[in-house]
This record gives sequence, C-alpha cells and structure tokens, in this order.
Amino acid sequence: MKELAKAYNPKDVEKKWYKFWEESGYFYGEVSSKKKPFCITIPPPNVTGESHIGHALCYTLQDVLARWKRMQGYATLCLPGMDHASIAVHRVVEEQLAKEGLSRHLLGREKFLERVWQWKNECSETIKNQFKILGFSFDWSKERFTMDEDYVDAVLETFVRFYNKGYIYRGQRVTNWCPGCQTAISDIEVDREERKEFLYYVSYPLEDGSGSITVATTRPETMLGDTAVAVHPKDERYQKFVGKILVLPLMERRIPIITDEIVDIHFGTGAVKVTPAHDINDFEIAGRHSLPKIVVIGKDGKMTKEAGVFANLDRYQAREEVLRELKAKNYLVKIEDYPLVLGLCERCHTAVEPLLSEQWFMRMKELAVPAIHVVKEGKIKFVPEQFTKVYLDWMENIRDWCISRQLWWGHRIPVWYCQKMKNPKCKMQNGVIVSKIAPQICPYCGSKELVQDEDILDTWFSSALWPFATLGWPKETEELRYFYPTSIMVTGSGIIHLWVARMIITGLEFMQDIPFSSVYINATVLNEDGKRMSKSLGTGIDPLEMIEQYGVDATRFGLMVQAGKAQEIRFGYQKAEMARNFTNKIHNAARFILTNLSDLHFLPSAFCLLPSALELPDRWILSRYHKIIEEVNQVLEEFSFDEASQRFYDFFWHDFCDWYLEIAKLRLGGEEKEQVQSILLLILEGSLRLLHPFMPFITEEIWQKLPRTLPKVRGESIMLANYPKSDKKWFDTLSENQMETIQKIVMAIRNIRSEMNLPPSQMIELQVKCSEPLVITLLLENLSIILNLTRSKNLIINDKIEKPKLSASSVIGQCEIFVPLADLLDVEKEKARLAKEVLNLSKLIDSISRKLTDQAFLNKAPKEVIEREEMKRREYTEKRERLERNLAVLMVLC
RNA sequence: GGACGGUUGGCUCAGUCGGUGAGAGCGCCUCGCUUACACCGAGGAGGUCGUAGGUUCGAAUCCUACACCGUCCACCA
Repeated sequence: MKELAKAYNPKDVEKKWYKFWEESGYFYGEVSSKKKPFCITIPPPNVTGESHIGHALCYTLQDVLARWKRMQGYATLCLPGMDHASIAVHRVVEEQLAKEGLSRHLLGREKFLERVWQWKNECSETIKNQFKILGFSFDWSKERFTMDEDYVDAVLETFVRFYNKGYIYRGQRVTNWCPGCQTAISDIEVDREERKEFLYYVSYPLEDGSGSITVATTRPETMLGDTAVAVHPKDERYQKFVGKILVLPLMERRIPIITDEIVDIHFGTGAVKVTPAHDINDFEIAGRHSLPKIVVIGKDGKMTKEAGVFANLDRYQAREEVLRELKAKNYLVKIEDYPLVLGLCERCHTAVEPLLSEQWFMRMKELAVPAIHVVKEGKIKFVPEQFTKVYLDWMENIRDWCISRQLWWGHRIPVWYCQKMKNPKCKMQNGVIVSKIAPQICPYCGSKELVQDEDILDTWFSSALWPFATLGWPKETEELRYFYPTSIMVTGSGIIHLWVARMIITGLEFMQDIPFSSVYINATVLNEDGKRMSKSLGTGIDPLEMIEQYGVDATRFGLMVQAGKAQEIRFGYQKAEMARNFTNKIHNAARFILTNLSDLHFLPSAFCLLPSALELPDRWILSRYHKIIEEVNQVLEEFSFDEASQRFYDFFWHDFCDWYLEIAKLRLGGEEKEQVQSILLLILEGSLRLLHPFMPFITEEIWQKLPRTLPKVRGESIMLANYPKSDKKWFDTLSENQMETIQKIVMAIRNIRSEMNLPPSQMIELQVKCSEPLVITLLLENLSIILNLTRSKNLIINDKIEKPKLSASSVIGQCEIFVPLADLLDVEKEKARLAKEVLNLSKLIDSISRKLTDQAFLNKAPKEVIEREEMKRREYTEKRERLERNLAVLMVLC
C-alpha cells in the first residue's frame, strides 16, 4: 500500500476526481423507467462575472442534495445554465465601453450585441470552471443559456401564447426614466438617497374667486403638468371645495378638485397637486378619475412644449424659474425644509425622472389565482416556512407586470408595427402584428413596411420559463416528460417575487403543473463584519481564494455547517478552517486504519457478526453509527444541512476518533485484532459514503484506497455507491449507557490527573468503591480500557474500600473513585476541588428543594417532572454526602 | 410606513413539545511532540440568554411593548 501523506492536501486530488467523474459520465441525467426522478434546474447565474461565497453556498446546497439523492438510487439530473441578465450585463459592458470612451449608442445595436456575446462567452467559461472546481455534479451536456436558439423559441412562444390569450397588452405607464442613460429602469436599479430639500406651499385660486387651496410639493416645476388637485374624501376642511374648479397658476389651466383615498390628510395641507405624467401615484389617481396626462418634462430631462414659456429649460432650471414666477405673482405661500428620499440611477447617479411612456404589460391577477392555490394547498412548500407569507402577500396584491425594457441585450419583443395600415382591419389592430417569426408582409393589409418593436423583454420574462424551457419545452421531449415537475428550487429570498412566483405562474399555465414541489430559500451570506457581500463594495469573499487556502471540501463543509434556518449567515475564515481541520482528521483516521490493515490479505466478514458476539466498544460504536445514519438522512429530508454536517462531525471526530479509535489501538495487538480492523473499516467506509455529498473529493480519494474485498467497495466510484441506510438492529441503548459510564469514569480520572499535575509518565492506581454488581462487572470487563486511557497500573473494585487518606477522589454514579497519591497529592488543591463541587451540588439541591416544597409546584406539575426532580435530589444529595466525607478525610490532615 | 428575521460566554452560532447542571467551533489558560493527526491530544476558565412587563408551579423557549442590527416590500406629494 502506498504511504499516505501526513497531512491531507486537497490540491493533490480535487482536479483528478472531477475529471474522472465527468469523463465517466456520472453526471449525466438519464431518463430511467426503473428509477424515480430527482431533478433540479440549477438557478442560472448572471453572466456578469460576479462571484462571491453566496453563490458557492447556493450551488453547494444543490449539489449536496443531488449527490445524496443520486446515491439513494434516484435518476438524478442537475441541469445547469446561465442567464443573459440583460440589465446587469448592460451595466457591466457599458462600463467597459465608457472606459474606452465609447457608449452603446455610439456603437449601435449590432456592434454592441457582438461585444456582449463576446463578454458572455468569456464569462460563462469562468463560471463553469468555478462550478467544476467546486465539484458540482451538474449535467454539462444539457447546459442551457437563456438566449440559446431553442430557449429564445420558448420565450417567443410564451409571449405569443400569452398575447393571444389576452394577457399581454400595450399601454402607458409612469416608469423610472433615467435622462442620463436614456432608458427606463426598474425599481431595483434605483438607489435611494436622502437629500435636504424643501417643501413648497403653492396657492391655487378657485375659478369663482371665492378663495384658494394651498398644495405642498417638493417639485414645483411639475405643477405645469397638473390636471387636478386631490383631497381625502373624509377631509372636512375641503368638503365644500370638492367638485369646484381651480385655476392652475402660470398655466391658467382649469383643473378640478377631486377626492381620492390615497391622499394623506395629515401631510402638508391635505391637498395634493396631481401630475399624472410625472408621478406614479398621480398617474393612478388620474386613471381612477379619467384625468388628462400632460408630459411637461421630456426624456432628455428638459421641459417640453407643454410647459409653455418654460419649454426647453432643464428641469432644475425650470424649477427656479417657476418658483420665481410664483413668488412674483404671490402664489408661493411658504417654503419648509424637507428631507427628501430621492431616486438616483444606480449607474450614472442622475436623478430618476418618473415619466409617462408606452410599455408592454402582462395582466397578472387572473394568472396568480392558481399560483396562490398550489401554495395554499401545500403542493409547493417553502423552506423555511416563513417565506410562504412573503410569496402569498405579493401574489394576493399582484399588479400588472411591465415586461418591456428599452435595452438591447435580451429577447426582442416579437411585435411588428405596420407602417401603412391600409385597410380598416389593419387599423383596428393598430397595425400590431405579434409573431414568433418576422413577417414579410402585413397580414392585415399586405403592406411591406413593417417595423419591429425596439424594446426587449424583461430578463425575468425568460427566466420564468427555466424549469421547463431547459427541458426542451415547447417540444415534448422525453426529459420534459420524465423530469418535470422538478424536485426543488434553491434560491435567495430577494427573488421570490421576481422569479419564483413567475416560474410557478408560467409552469401552471404552460405545463398545467407546478414547476417544483419545494422552494428552499438559502440565507444571505454576509461577510465577517455583517455586511452584505458585494463586489462593488469590495466586501465579497471570493470562494476561489478560500479554496486555495483550505480546499474545496472544507469550503463546502464550512458553508454547510452554517446552512440552517437563519435568513443570513456570516461567513468567515474560521468555519473553513474548522472544516479544513476536519478533512485532516478524516485523512489521518483513514491513514491509521489503512496502515493497520496492511498485513491483512482478506477481511473477516464483521458484517455478519451478531451484536452479542462483539465487545462493548464495538456494540457501542455500531449503535452510534447507525443512529447517525438515521439522523443524517432524516435531517436532510428536512433540508437541515447544518444539522446533518454537524452531527456527522461530532460522530466522526468525537465518538469514532476520540474513543473508538483510541480503544482500538489497545486491541489491535490482541486476539480481537481482525474483528476490530473490520469494524474500523466498516465505520470508515460507511462514514465516507455518509459524508460524500458534503465533501466529495476527500471521500472519493480515501474510498478508492480501501481494500476492494469490502462488499460495499466494489463500484468504480463512491458517488455511485449506495447512501448508508440505518439498520435498527444495531441500535443498542444499553451499550450506549454502559459506554457512557466508562467514559465518565475515564474523564473523572483524567481530570484528577490534570488537576494534580501528574505527568503522563506517572502511573497511578485506582480504587473504586461500588456495591452494584452490574457496574462492577462492567468495569472489570473493560478494565484494560480504563487502565490504558487513564494511564493506571491497576484497579481494585469492591464495596468495602475506604478512602486512602492521601488520595484524590471523584463520584460517578454508583462509583466512588479514589486515586491514592501519597505525597503527590496537593491537599489544598484537592480540598478546593471537592469543596467547589460540593458547593455546586448544594446550589442545585437547594433549587430543587425549593421546588419540591412549593405546594403550587407539587399540585400542578406533572407527576413525571416531580419524580424526576426527586430523583435528581436523591442523586445529588448522595453524591454530595460522599464528596463531603472525602473532603472531611482531607480536612483531618491539616 | 408595512412584513419578516436576528439579539445566548471575547468571536461565530446551536438550543425540538416550556422542566437541560444552557451546548459546539474558534479564541483564552494549564499540561502533553504517548509511532493517525500540533490542521493534534488531555484538562480547565468563561454566560443575570437585548430591555421592561406579562402568562405559568416553572420561561433562553410562550405573549405584549420597547431598543438595536439586518433583509424584503411600499403610493406620503
């Protein structure tokens, strides 16, 4: 056997195994009628080149599930891909262009797109490589991109179908317009910044000269586009004005006084100027009251013709001019300081202008109904559960979705406009032609002058199709039939609305079935300072850096031990270091076991052994082992990755290495040698399989080195081996209790040794006073373990032992342990040690006694609780008496 | 403004159905390079469980209010 290195070096093994797995086709998601399917369509990362540890978390979770299910015998498909992420990529590429003194408008649409494709290709290679480094068992043969030919087809198909069913329409709406970037931008691209601004009070006179109403505004220049003043219907101050007409100052326009629930009685004067074309609320008010919408600020941020004498002024210049005029004509009542939250374009930092524009929308209310139903019914479950509410709250108040974007990188809207509209039929359709394929002539009037809509679709329109478009939809592929609905969607809480909700809607609409049965919302990874990781802020931790330092398995495990129910996790190097140390522990345990196997030609079949034929440590570790298998499988069913990894850690390190292995060392030289070797190997081999989903590389590396004679080690890779199943016949509570007694005794003696500063070379003697025959037998049967682990020469046990005067002592259950030390005994220290323990017990006994003398407690507490308390009191009291007696012996000495 | 989450030893976090001597990892202290592992082993110190009330025989755990931190959503001009 090849000598194993003293320390585990991940770099030696990781690349090799990934290559082996991939080339062997183990990741291939095969349709198999003999197996049950398990499928995850991996959330496609944006091709923006960003990479931080949060991605590593999300995808590792999925790989753990996939490897686990694959080993459990499911036909497993993890389908990877990338998202074209139109806005985000625009930002990246346009930034690059800006550095070269270029812009997308200077380049033109075609050249710009060429440039983006080039970027996309580089970027997706980088991401793919990272995923491979991380060991993800994704089926790369089925990799998809949201702008692949087939995928585009699916997107256009969706648009046409939705349009034909009347869900998609064209209309006007106020959207965030950036005059700097010359595009509409979504809410998430707007940075909010608090500014010290002013609130201006302007008086609008009544047409009949009977008075005036004062309105408050932060943007006086928009008054030029006012078409009403609104008050709350219940505002008594204005009851008498409702329905009357005002004369808009400077414009001399007659505008009505209307009522609307949206108005806040307590803000300003309680009367709001309504500017439908430049404010989202006002736009909605206008909709409810059929008010005209006058655009007074143009896309360039300058005043339009509609602004009359202010036309062509910059919007901020216009504000000054308007204020001057108002003041001159005595309409300006007062000015207050006012902190305003201003929307700024996150790219160019220009103040966003809400602007009325023509957009495509999707009606959502009706589509949301079945999507709400499947979640309420429990057909789709959110994990953690609290996110169900986030989803439902949004769905139940869903608004129409603006699906058009004035960008270039993405799916161009499959709509053409006839420029001629030569007949009434064409005019009736407004010359709108919706088609997957570019039409040559107008189907209505035969005109050849057709112009395609310039806009593209919102990125999420295409990602909404991910779970089925990746499997081949609209074609009826074998994969689609077999793997849809997929098993689980793992993603971040930030995109429940943007993405998850829409996948559920489109899945139900086009597949008539849910897209997945579970939605696991992974935590946001914060860095060590509790800050969100972001490349632009420089607060991200690059997973590759961590991998470089600790290896892939440690990085993955470090993430998994923290992947619990919390909404956020802080990630630091500590956890990765802990996990790295664990890999080393596993490596060395394996090294020890394999080294001690070297003279074995074949292995006895320990697997056939009956529990009764085994020794206590064997029965104990096998019981622990099977319980851990049970637990890991169970908590994984609940997606408790933290529990699964931590429990395994505790078992392997503490039970197996600290105790079983240490005890095994004593037995490997004796008659039980082969039995012990077999059990060591059995537990090691099973542990590797149990751990494999979390740490794929080290487990494969060691597993491949195990003797092939082991029945379980016949396959060509651990990732194809069976995942361990627990066998309850090995559950052995008695052995666990007995072992616990031994451990406690050993620990008590070690504590004495340590407190008395006894060097390891100092052998000691043990005397145990015990009257319980079963315990005496237990200790005698495991005598060599106790002696060896405590470095003791011998042990005398019976019920007549008296405490040697110069000895340290301890009480464990039925046993009183004495360590005669003669002049090695530090009497003062020992007295202090015992006194402290007595004091501790006294406190406990007092608190229990207080309970047990409390009538209320005795009357109302359940019987079991009272009994347990009584039992504890007896136990502690007895222990205290013994300790006090031993302490008394020492007191006599001085 | 609303919703959700968090607040437990120096740090990062567990803690199930209310009854535990409140746990772990890191860090710290003492001892030890005992031929798997110093990326280790043995032992130890360290916590009025954010604050204030309440429910209860009994609260880290349930309820209310508040504070601070975080995330998401939002139509206060």
